[in-house]
Amino acid sequence: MSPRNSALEAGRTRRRIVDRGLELSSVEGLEGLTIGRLAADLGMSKAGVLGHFGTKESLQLAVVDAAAEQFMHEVTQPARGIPPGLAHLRALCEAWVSYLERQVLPGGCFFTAAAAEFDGRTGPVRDAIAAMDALWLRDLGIHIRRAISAGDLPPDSDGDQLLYELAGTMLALNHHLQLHHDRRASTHARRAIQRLLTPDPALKALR
Amino acid sequence: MSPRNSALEAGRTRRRIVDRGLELSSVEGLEGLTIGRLAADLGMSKAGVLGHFGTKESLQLAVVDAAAEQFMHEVTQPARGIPPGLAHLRALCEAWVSYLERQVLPGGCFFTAAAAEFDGRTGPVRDAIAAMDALWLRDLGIHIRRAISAGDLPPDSDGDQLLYELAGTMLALNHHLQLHHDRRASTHARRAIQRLLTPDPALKALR
DNA sequence: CCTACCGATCGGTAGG
DNA sequence: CCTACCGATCGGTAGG
Repeated sequence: MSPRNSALEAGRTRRRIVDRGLELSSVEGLEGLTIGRLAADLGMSKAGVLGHFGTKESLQLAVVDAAAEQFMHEVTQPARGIPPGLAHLRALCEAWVSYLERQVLPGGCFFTAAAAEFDGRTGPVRDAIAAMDALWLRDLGIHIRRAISAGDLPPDSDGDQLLYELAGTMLALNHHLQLHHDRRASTHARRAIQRLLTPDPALKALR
Repeated sequence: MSPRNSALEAGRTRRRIVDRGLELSSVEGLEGLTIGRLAADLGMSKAGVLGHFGTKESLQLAVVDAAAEQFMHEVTQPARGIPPGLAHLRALCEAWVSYLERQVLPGGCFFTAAAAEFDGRTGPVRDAIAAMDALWLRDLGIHIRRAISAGDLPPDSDGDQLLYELAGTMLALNHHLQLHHDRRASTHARRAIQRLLTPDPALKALR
């Protein structure tokens, strides 16, 4: 069972390694994740783990990919059916809050942690993290502009400003949940989102 | 000059170690900071560095203290002369933005990075980071409530909510500056603060 | 504050 | 996917 696995078995083992690596690195960091501990945790040898990736950096890149996949599945999937505009944007934000609230990963948001860990470095891992973060922000920005042009938000709204403040809301949620175990944080996050994503009532009256 | 220093010289060396350790750890992380690299960077031996602290954990705690001292000096000092209430609160926030904007530490905000790195761990270092963060939030909360009770902000303002959103604004500023080198971020931060710390004009008219 | 160590663990390789 | 290694570096100690 151990040596000479089929390609299918090897693929499954690779997934097990990456999935567990994602969980561990959300707690210990992506650099703090070591091949030895990951192998011990999975009941494998170090060489058995490393054989699937070649280098630690390649393993880290696989973990970043898996994190992006999980995040997209958890946050964009629940909003799939909802029509574009403000309703869709609200659904994305609610799924985002829920994702952090349910602590899908033991260490909270992988990208928040990885961004803080790698933002001062250079190389492919830092680039991959920054690219994924930028991709999600871009995606969110599209939904914001769609909500504005649909008339769901005031036409003079600053989309970039709104995007910035939504991102801050989620960073604060992760921070308060992980560092202070403050469960009121999700209430604060939902209130902030509610305020950011409610059309100005004064402008509404003008229509 | 190297061996047999006076107590005064030893104190100076200790400060040099901690100051450089603070700079390095803002980039490499507080765990990623190693005694060997710190020593090499300072032109000292590992034993020479470690002799001042005994253990790495003790060095880390000294760095956390130095970070708190620097933060307090940079952010609360500029607001010293300004009377309590909204003006003082605004001065604190502006100093906070400026502190991150000027990149006083090469890796950005030490506490944001350290919080993300240690929030999943246990022990004295994690506790010290959480305590310093909580102390600053408490301090900021006092100024917020003071501004509310002084009538500078609407009497029905939710102080905790305001505190949460100010914290998110700063976390987002650090994130965008460090990960995306996005210099528009400080404009977004100042706009968010401006909006959060402006008395509701509708309520103002009622007075 | 230095030299000279210590055992443990790091990422990675050879060979099966 | 395993055993058995490799050199480098980790935190830390002894002794001066």
